Amino acid sequence: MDLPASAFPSPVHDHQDCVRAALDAAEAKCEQRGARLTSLRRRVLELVWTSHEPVGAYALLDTLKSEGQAAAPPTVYRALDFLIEQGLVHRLERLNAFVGCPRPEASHSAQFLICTACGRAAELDDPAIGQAVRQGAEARGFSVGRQTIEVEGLCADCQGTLQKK
Amino acid sequence: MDLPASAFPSPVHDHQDCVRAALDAAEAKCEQRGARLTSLRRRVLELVWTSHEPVGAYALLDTLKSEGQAAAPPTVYRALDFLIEQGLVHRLERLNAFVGCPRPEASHSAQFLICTACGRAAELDDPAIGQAVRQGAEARGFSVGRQTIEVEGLCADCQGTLQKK
DNA sequence: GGGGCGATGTTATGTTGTAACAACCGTACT
DNA sequence: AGTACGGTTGTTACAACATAACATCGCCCC
Ligand SMILES: [Zn+2]
Ligand SMILES: [Zn+2]
Ligand SMILES: [Zn+2]
Ligand SMILES: [Zn+2]
Repeated sequence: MDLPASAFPSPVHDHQDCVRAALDAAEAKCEQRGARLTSLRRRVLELVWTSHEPVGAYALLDTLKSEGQAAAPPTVYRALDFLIEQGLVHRLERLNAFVGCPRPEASHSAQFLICTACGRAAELDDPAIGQAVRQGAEARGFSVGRQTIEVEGLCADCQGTLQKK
Repeated sequence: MDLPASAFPSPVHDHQDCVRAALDAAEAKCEQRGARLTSLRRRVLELVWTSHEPVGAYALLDTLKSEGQAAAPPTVYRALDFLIEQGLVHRLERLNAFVGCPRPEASHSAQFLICTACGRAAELDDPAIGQAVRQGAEARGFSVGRQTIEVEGLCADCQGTLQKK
């Protein structure tokens, strides 16, 4: 049996690949769905992918403004709404922040691991978890819709770092 | 084998019992922990228990003010912080709202069912869910801390109501 | 060219949460 | 009694997050 890889990317991975892959996948998915990935929306998606740390709407806004883009809160929130609608971005409720979806192809009820040390968030797409939730809820007569699952803790890299101290 | 009861109280239950039980349990737990359940904190807890619908901090604030209590946002947030600290109240991240804990005796990583029809939230304390999350996360090298699990859907009562239409 | 429509710009405002400091209040020690 | 202390509450100001409402733009179609 294989150990699942860490949900977090290596600290030294080629992040430009992440960004390229995300933008390519976004283009493809929008094309397929007949949605318009305008240059503003594309740019916001790219900014969300600046790192694997969830980013707040106003941080995106500041960046856009610093680039000379005319921007106000609705500018950013509308772009984010679109990206979330298309499944390209997820919102982290605990953080009021947004993170790019690494697997926008497949629709999923995302679960997130949030490292309190490095601030990164990783998506955990574990059917067993969704299943356990569904089972527990339905056993009590509750009809399950959207699930919000966000787990704080320490990623493998940060555990190592802290141990060495 | 028994079917677990619905996590939601019956629409016709004696809610005053809920409130009394919650306040009694709070007194006991604070006593035991050496924490001071002041009259303000007690009143805020009682207000949180006004119904099984999560309530926003500013709604609590308005009520306090309408009762002649000197109150500003910190008044409410400090009381809520205390109550959460003592495990008497939980915060629902998706709603930015607060709900009383029905079982403050036992510490637990709470999971919530939120009915989008009636607005009520119920606590689901299913060890299998926490276990599944822990397992999925740890298999990927993530050390689990606090879990946030909030499930939107329809409670049994509201499913019935909607079907009859 | 004009009408329709989705995207974006703009202004204003609503909602949620916190920082910082002052005042108060019980308790314990003198 | 006086007084020093720590925890609670009052008060003011502000920060952070989000949306309503309406104007404008640009494109496609007729
Ligand atoms: Zn990356
Ligand atoms: Zn980390
Ligand atoms: Zn009740
Ligand atoms: Zn319901």
